[in-house]
Amino acid sequence: MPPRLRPTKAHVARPTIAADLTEEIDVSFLRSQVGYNARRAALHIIGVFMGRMQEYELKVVEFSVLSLLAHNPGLTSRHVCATLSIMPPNLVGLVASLEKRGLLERRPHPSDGRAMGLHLTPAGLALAQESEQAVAQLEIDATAKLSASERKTLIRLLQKVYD
Amino acid sequence: MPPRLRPTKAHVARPTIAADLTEEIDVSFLRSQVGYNARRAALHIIGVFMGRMQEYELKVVEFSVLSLLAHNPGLTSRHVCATLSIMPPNLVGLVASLEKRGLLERRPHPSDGRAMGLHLTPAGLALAQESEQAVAQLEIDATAKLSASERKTLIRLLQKVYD
DNA sequence: TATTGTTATACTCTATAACTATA
DNA sequence: TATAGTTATAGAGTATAACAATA
Repeated sequence: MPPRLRPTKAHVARPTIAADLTEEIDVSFLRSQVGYNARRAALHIIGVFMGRMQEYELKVVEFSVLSLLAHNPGLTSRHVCATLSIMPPNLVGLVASLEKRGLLERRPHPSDGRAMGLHLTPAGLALAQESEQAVAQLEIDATAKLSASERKTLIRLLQKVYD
Repeated sequence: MPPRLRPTKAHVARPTIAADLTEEIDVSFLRSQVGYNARRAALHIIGVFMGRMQEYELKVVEFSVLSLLAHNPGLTSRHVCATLSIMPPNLVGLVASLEKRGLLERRPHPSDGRAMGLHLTPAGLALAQESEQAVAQLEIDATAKLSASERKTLIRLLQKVYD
């Protein structure tokens, strides 16, 4: 082992406490857990998402609803809630907001008087398609350290966790 | 293709709208994105976490702080915030709560009068060790569909995303 | 002048209870 | 009796601005 330089005031720039000791902190236990890593990775990607999707004025869940309806016209609120694990009361305001923006319409369900079918307007469908393109690109960028093959493996393993 | 039974009221139990059509909904776009799957997987594991960790009265972030301090005694608030991506104002109440429970102590930093070193008490260290065991087991259970090898691969790929 | 820790506060997200109208 | 949608509200979780003490 080579002799270390003496850590005198002359040598080091007197780092403040938190200097770069961050890297020396032992996070090995947390990093050995799937939950911790999945949460960190999700928050990382969501951070990139929020930055780029401001252009479309879409938050994460709003985008999910829009994309889901683009591929499944006429879904009811209950379907959307069950598919995306949203609590019904929390979907109400979200749908109202999208409706107010002219992106979707609530039509009475043909055979069930209680239900409302959710349909994207032409503007909503256009936004869904545009924003899906943006999300696909943003995801590639936010996970740039992954090869296409690794990305595919990662998705498969994540689905195995929650499916 | 075999002839289908007529879907008359006599045959089917007249399912309500949302019956089990949930499985026929097209979620292929969302499921092809890393962010969507990482968020779903993280929420799944956190759900299991919250259920089982009630016994220790520890929430996700509280556990992370406790575990981090168990392995790194004397860390400052700033270190904890930087390591776990917590905003300093949000750590204050959390630390105060753990201190009030007798799990940690805030000691003046030896060389920096502004900082406080965070140290677990014996009770805090004991709880950290117990709860780490519980978390390790809960993680195995919450990701039971994964083999040990797959779990390892998943963690490696997730870290590649956010590191 | 910059940093640590703190207060106060606001904003977002999520969860619960209760109601209505329809089935 | 159960379900779809809604309202109102409460609780977490997270974010910003501003301040005092210290570096």
